[in-house]
Amino acid sequence: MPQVTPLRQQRTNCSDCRLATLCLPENLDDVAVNDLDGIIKRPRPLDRGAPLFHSGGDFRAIYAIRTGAVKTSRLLPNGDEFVSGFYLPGEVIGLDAINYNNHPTTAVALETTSVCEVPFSDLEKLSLNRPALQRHMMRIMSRELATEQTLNQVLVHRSAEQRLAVVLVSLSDRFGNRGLSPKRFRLPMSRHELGNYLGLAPETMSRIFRRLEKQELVCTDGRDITLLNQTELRLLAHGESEVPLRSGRA
Amino acid sequence: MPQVTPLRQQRTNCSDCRLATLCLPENLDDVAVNDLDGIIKRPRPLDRGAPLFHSGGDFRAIYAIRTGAVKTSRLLPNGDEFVSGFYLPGEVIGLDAINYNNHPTTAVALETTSVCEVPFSDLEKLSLNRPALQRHMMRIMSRELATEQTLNQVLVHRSAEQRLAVVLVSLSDRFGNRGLSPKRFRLPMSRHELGNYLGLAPETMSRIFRRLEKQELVCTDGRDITLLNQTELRLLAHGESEVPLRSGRA
DNA sequence: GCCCCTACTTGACGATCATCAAGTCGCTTA
DNA sequence: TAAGCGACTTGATGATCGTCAAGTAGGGGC
Repeated sequence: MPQVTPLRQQRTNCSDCRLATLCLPENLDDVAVNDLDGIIKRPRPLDRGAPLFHSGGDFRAIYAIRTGAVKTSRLLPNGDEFVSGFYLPGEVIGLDAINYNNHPTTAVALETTSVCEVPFSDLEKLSLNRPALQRHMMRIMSRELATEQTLNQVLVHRSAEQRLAVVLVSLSDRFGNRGLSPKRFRLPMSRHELGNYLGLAPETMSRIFRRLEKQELVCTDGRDITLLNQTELRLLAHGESEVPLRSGRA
Repeated sequence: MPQVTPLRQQRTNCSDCRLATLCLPENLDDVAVNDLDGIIKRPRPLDRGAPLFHSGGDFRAIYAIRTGAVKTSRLLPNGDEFVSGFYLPGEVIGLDAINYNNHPTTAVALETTSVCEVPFSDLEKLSLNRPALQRHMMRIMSRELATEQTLNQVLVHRSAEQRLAVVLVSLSDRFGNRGLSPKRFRLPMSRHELGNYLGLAPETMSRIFRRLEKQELVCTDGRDITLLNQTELRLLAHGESEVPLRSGRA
């Protein structure tokens, strides 16, 4: 049930939040929602480029994006950066830090971004007596895991063109689920960051974008993207178009 | 505290299992271990090639490997197979099925394999009153998530040689943690399967193996592997050797 | 012991994509 | 408005790795 309140309006609690269906469990009763609401902090918005947490930093909380966008990345000793993910409103980050009690990645706001901070120890206590909440945590993590595995296979087995198609479709779906247009959207990240995420050089990104334009699948204006032929783009992304896979026989 | 009982001896309960430190939480009291033991089923061993569960099949339980080895893979409509993981004793599979209530992957025994089957609904009930168990589940999933992300980056940003080095080091560590030799071990999977997992053609696998042999890093005899220079192999795997990364500047 | 089938190996060739180099565009700052 | 800087584009070139083809070796069944 999406509500009509505009995205930018400040949320003060979970029960009003239009993103609740994305980040809250379905069967959570009002009392539980209030309890959850009680432990959540809502820090002031982060500016573009501001870090949410640093690689190696202590794990204290997980974060749900409310507005904006976040990228996570690992920094190698030699200075190379590896972008590991992009996160949109309603998505949760920091789950990969639970085991070792510190963050494997650095999270940085790609634009002005507000988040809900959920202290993990509080969340653990709260979920002890609440099956719905415990189950929800497991589900979120399970879904992340499956997504990550799928991504792995996409990146390893598919061509540059198909990789790009996959992220474009993914972003389209995610924007669509958030009540925004699945056909026209603005990329929150640079070509460089997107390429890094996909394991492609920025030059290749540029060429692939234009190749997709020539096929009349998408239309680009800088970071503004219009999907012209979603059906065909999805076929390409799922490796079912006439274009062969990168290692189809493998 | 590893015990001296041989691996092949049938385990009848968790408290005796030498793998307990791998798949059980640290702080679980004896009563809880007994409760857990009570819900676990121990089906008769799977033959090589036998499926543990099928892609698309209902999710009922997660599985801890006791002996043997398992590979998970996805099957595309066109018949292509994508290997997503290899699992050794003490490792848990099926966690990626929690969210959608069915298995995204097919799991198949690579050799004679025995598992502990943990019905998930029972596990959920049990963990409700047991913080240690609930936390343990989260940790396992969190670790999986972090591992999967790291793997992603390895596969996307590194050369064939480095990819192979990464799995060899990973297997070495995992065998080592299980009380086996980290220097000499037998691969449970074929070159074809390993290559598929790494996104490399079998022919490339063959060539890379011999390149590593020429560098005197490893020595191979079919599936039998000996690591001759672990230090250098690890440097190669972590991208810190003199060999440049595949997209180092990205 | 022999055969066959599969796994693996080896070589030749070509496609994809990274790299290097030199641009253009657009946005910010003065 | 102009300057300057970073993001993006475009082209040329080459390395890596996939593909095709033809082999060899090893293991299970008879």
